[in-house]
Amino acid sequence: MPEPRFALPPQYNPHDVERRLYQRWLERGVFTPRADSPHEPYVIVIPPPNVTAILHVGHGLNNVIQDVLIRFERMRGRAAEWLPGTDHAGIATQNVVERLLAEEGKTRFDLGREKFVERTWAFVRQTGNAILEQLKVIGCSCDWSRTRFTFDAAYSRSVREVFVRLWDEGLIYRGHRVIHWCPHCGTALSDEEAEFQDETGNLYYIRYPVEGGPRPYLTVATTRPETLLGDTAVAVNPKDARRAAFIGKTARLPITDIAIPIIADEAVDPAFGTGFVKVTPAHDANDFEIGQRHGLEAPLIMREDGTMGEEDGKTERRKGDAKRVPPQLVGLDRFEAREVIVQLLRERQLLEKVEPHRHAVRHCYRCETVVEPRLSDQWFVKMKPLAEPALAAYREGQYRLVPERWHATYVNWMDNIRDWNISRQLWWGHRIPVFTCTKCGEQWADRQDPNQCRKCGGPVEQDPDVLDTWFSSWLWPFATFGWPERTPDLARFYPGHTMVTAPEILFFWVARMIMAGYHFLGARPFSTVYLHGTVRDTQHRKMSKSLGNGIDPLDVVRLYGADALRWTLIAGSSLGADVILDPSDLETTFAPGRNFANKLWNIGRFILAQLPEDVESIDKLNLSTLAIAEHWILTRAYATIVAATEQLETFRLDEAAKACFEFAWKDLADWYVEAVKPRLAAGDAAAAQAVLAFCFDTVLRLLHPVVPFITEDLWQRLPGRRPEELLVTAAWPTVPPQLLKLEAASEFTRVQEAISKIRMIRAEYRIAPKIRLAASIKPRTDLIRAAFEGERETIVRLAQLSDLDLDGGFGGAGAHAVLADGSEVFVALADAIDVRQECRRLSSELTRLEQQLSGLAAKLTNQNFVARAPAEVVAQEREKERAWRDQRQALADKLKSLGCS
RNA sequence: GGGCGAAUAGCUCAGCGGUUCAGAGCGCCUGCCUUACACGCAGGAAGUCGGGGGUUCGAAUCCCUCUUCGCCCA
Repeated sequence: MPEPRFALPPQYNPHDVERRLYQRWLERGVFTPRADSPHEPYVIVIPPPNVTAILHVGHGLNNVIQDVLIRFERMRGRAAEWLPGTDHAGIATQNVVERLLAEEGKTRFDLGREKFVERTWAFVRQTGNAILEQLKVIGCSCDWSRTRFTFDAAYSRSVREVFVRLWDEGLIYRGHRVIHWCPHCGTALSDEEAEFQDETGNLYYIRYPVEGGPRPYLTVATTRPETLLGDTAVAVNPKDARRAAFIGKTARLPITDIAIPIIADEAVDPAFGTGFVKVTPAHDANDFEIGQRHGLEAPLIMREDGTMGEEDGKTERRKGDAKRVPPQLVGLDRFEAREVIVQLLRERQLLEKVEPHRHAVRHCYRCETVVEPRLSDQWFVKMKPLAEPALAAYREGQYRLVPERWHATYVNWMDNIRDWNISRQLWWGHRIPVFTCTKCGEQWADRQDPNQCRKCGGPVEQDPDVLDTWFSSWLWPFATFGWPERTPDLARFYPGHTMVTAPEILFFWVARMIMAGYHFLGARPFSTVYLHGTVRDTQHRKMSKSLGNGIDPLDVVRLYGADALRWTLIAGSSLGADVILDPSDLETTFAPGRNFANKLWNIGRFILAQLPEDVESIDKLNLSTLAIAEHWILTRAYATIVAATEQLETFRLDEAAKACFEFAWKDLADWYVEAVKPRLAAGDAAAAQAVLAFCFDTVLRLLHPVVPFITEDLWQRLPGRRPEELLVTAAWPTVPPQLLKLEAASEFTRVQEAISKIRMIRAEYRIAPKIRLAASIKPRTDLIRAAFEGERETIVRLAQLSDLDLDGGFGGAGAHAVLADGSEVFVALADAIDVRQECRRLSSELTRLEQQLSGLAAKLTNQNFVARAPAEVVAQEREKERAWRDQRQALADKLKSLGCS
C-alpha cells in the first residue's frame, strides 16, 4: 500500500519508484499483447542495436520516441507490440573479440575459425543483453517475451531461406570488380558501409616518360601516388585535342620503368588535373571500367592488410604481377609507401609539384580506416528487381516517410540503386550457403549443408565468407515473427506500423527492409518511417566516443531520473530536428525534465491531500452548480486532450508534451489549484474535489507516454484505485463534450486578466507582497460583473486584496488599468501613489493602443483589404477595433479624471 | 559537382500568410521561504524574426537571390 498521502516528501525521488514500477509492469506482463486480444495490433520493431553496444543518448532518443508511441497506442486500446532485440554486428563484434584476444597476445588465426566463433558466442552470451537491460532502466515497454537476435537459430534459418530464394531467382551473382576493402577489418564493405569524409590531401603531379611522343614526358595528377605501381595505362579524353598526339604512344612507369600504353577514354575529365589520368584497374573502380574497355591487365599491388606487395598464394596471379612492386617497397604500409614513392620520384626529378587538395575519402564505418578500392570476387545481389516494386508502392502511398522532406533523397537512391555486395571476409556471421563441388564444379545454394555434390556425388566446399550483417537485419520486420514459417505471430503482427530510426540508416537498412517486405511477403513492413534527428553537442558535433562529447543516459537517470531524461529528449526535439544537448552541463541540460517532474509531484502532493476517499465522479456533478473556474479548467482539459492526441498521431511528440505541460503547470497548478484553495478551505468542496481529481487523472494519463514512472506512481495514489489497476494499461482520456460550457469558461479569462493587472500594479508600485490592498472593478456589462462576482474569492486571494468592490467605486488616490473588454480596474494606493507616474504609465498605455488602432484603422479603410480579405478576417478586425476603442475611451477618461495633461 | 535542411531573445528551439503571435524552456534582473513545490511563486528586461529584392490588401511565415552553417549523394 502507498504511504499516507500527506507523508509524501516535498521533492520527487525517482529512485524510489522507477525500479519498483518497472518490475511491477513486467510482473503483470502488460508489455506483451494478450494472445486473445480482440484489438487491432499496433506494431513497432526496434532498430536492433549492436549486440556489443552500450546505450548512448542517441539510442535513448530513438527508443524513447518508440516508447512514447507504443504507450500511447497501448492506452488507446491497440494490441501494442514493440519487439526488441539485437543485431550480431559482424564487423563490430569480431573487432571487439579480436581486441580481447590481442590482450592475451593472440589473433583469431591462433584459435582457428571454429574456436573463434565459439569464443565470440561466449562473449555475446555474457554481455549481449547489456543494452536491452539499459533500455529497461529508461522505461522502454518492449515485449521482452519476443526478444530476438539476428544470429539465433530460427532467425538464421530465415536468412538462409532468403539467400537461397534469391539465388534460385538468379538475383545473386559473383562479381569480379573493384570493391571497398577495409584493410583493418580485412573485409569487403558495401557502398553504404564505406562513408565519405572530406579530407585535405595532396594532389601529386607526376611525370611519366613518353617514348616517341610529342614531348619527352607527360604529367598525371593523383592523390594516391603509391598506386602507380599498378598502373597499366595512361588515359586521355578522345576529344582532348591538345593531348591527342600522345594517344597510341607508350609511357614508362616511373620507378619500375614498365611500359604502358597511352589510351583514349571518354571517362577522362580533361579539366581535372593535367588531363592525363593514370589507370590502375585493380585499385580504382573507374579505372577498372576503363581497363575493361581496353582489355588492360589489372595487377594487384597491395595485400589485403594494406601493405605493398603481392598476396602470397591468395590472389590469382596474372602475368605481369610479380615484378610490379620493387623489393624496397614490399611490406610497407600503403601510406608509408606513399612517402617513399614520393621521395623516389623527387630523386628522379619526376615529381613536378604537390598541391594541397580537398577531396572526399571513403572510410570504414566501423573502424574509420581509409578504405582501399580493391579488385576482388564477391557475392552481389541484383537490386533493381527488388527496388522497383518497393518504389512503385511508395509512389502509390502504401507507406510514407516522416518528415516528408526525405522523399526526394529516398526516391533518388531507389531510382539509382546499385547492386549490393553482401559477402564479408569475416568469421562472425551467417556463413554464405553456397557450395561448390571440387570434382565437377557444380555450384549451388542450399538450405541444408550437403554432404556431397548434388550432381556427381563428389566432395563439396562451402564458401568461406559470411553475409553482410544488413543482409540479416533487412528481414527484421518478419524474420522476428517466425518467417518463413506461417506463424500466428507473423499473421498478426505483419505488416507492422511505425519504424522509428535515424536518417543515417535510411539506405543501409530502412530501404532494404521495405524491399525485402515486398519481395518476400508481398506487403510493406510498416506504413510510416519516422526519421528523427541526431543528438549533438553545443557545437553541433555528433556525440561520439572518440570526441568524448557523449552523454551517458544512465548518468542522467542516476542524477535526475529516467523521466527527466525522457522529458528533456522528447520536449526538446521537434519533428525530425536534431537535438542539441550540453555534455558539460547535465544539470542545466536536464533541468526542464527534472523541474517538471518535481512540479507534477507537488501538484499531486497538494491535490491528493485534498481528496477524500470517496471523491465524486465528474459525470455525477450538477453542472449548474459549478463556478466558472471549473468550467474553464474542464474546457482546458478537453482542449489539451484533443491537441495532445492529434499531435501524437502526427509524430509531433514535443508539441504534445508541451501542451500537457501548459495544462499541468500553467492552467491546473498556477490558476485552477490557486482558485479553488478558498473553496477547499470553506468546506463546500465536493465539486472542486471532483474536478481536481478528474483533471489530475487526465493529465497523468496524457503525460504517461512521455514520463511513465512518475505518472504511474501518482496515478496509483488517486483515491478509489484498486491495487491491480495500472496507468500503463489505463484508457487514453476523453472528456464528454456535454461537460463543456464554453461561454462560462471564457469568462474565467477575464478574471485572470483582472488579477494580472492588479499584480502588475503592485509590482510597479513596489507593494510588499504581504500588504493587502483594496481594489474595485467597474465591469462593462452585468454579465461581466457576474463573472467577477462568481470568482470574487479568487481575485481577492490571488491579487492579495483586503477588499474588492464590483460597482466601480473609485475613491481616493490609486492606480488604474483597463481590461481588454473595456472594464476598469482601480487599486487604492493612498500613500504609494504618484500621480505623475500614474499619468506616465497610463498615457504610454494609451499611446500603444492608439498606435495599434491607427494601424487597424488604416487597414479597415483600405478598400483592397475590405474587398479582398476573407469576410471573417474583416469582421474579426472590426470587432477588434470596437474593443480597442472601448479601451481607449476608458483610458482617456481615466487620464482626464487624474488631471494628467 | 548535385540535392536537402537550417539561420527568430544570451543559449536551445516553437511559430510557417492576418498586430494583443513576435513566443516557450533555460539563463538574466527585481521582489517574495504566500500552510504543494525555492527543482518554487509574482513581476520584469531582452529579438529591425541572417542580408537584399519580389509576390500580396497583408510576410518571421510564400518566391528569387546572396551570405554563413549542417547533412545526404557523387
